[in-house]
Amino acid sequence: MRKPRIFFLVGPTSTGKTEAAIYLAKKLNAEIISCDSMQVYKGMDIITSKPSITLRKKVPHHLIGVLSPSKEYNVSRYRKDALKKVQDILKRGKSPLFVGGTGLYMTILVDGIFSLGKKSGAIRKQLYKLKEAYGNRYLYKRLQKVDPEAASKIHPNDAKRVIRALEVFKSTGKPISYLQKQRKGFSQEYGVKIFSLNMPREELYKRIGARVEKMFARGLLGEVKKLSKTKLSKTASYAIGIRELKGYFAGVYDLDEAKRRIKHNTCLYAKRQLTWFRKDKRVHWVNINDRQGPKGVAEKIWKELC
RNA sequence: GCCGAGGUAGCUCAGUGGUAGAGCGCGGCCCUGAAAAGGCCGGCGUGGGGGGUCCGAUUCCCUCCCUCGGCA
Repeated sequence: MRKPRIFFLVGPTSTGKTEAAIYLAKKLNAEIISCDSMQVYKGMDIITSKPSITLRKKVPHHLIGVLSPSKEYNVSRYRKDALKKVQDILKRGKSPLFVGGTGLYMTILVDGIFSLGKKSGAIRKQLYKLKEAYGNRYLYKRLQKVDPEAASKIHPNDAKRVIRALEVFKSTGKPISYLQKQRKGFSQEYGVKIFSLNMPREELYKRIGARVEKMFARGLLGEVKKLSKTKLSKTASYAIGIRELKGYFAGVYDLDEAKRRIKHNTCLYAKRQLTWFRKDKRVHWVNINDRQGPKGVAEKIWKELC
């Protein structure tokens, strides 16, 4: 029997995934599951360029705007949520189509993640305190002792990862490098097809600039103002635009500067996304240009599938 | 026109008689419970043009061009 198929439409921000996904979903008889760490949040519509209600009526979308921005979110929670959606969709006799730009979320689905069991928040907090007191090197040396394999892959300055590795060791008694080998993901039980959109860098950056302008025209300022009145979770507050506009609201710089920063940081983000997808050799690249439109993009992908 | 300051990386600028750096930008990469986050690496150059001194000039001298400020 043929394995059920699961599709991914990924790529850097502003390449037009959202629109192309609608046409592709129809051809594939699919439902769309967001693969985006920020679109899960309610009230962050303009800032994350969520698909419009109109688009969402054409094809069922999942995991968009389902969580309060005051709540933390992470890969593990995402995976649980997504797995459930996959089961539901397959039961309905349809295919799951993941759409979004969060590379880690995609990888976690395809390759799996290990489970930590109990919560380790307290341990993590303690490790951060140690970092403040003794510095990165101190923690790194500790990691070298308990998990040399992980240490060899992590740069001493990458405190976040050093701490995570130590945290995992402390709470499970096993090295993270060992646990990471125990993962199981989609690639074992499904036929996974990954497509990533791409275009010349210059054009991509131009489109990002245009998108940011559009976001402001749609009322980004009001949306962020409203958001900043509530207590945002750490995760939600990392959406590009929050930090940059904060400086403007505080009078540190003017609106043009805030806009410039949003554009710039989005371009840097797009570059990092490309690096992530490039290293995954399972990705099929779909080079697009401004002329072909979302329908053309969907058809191009469809042809590759036949 | 005269006086002064200056022309070095995409930008802002350092420095040196032995063919050049820094920050930002740009590019590449890493990443497995914050990922729109976090971290690492790379100088990417007709030193304004021409001439001279010198073994050797980006550095010293002459000249021309350009920019900025002041005086006219």
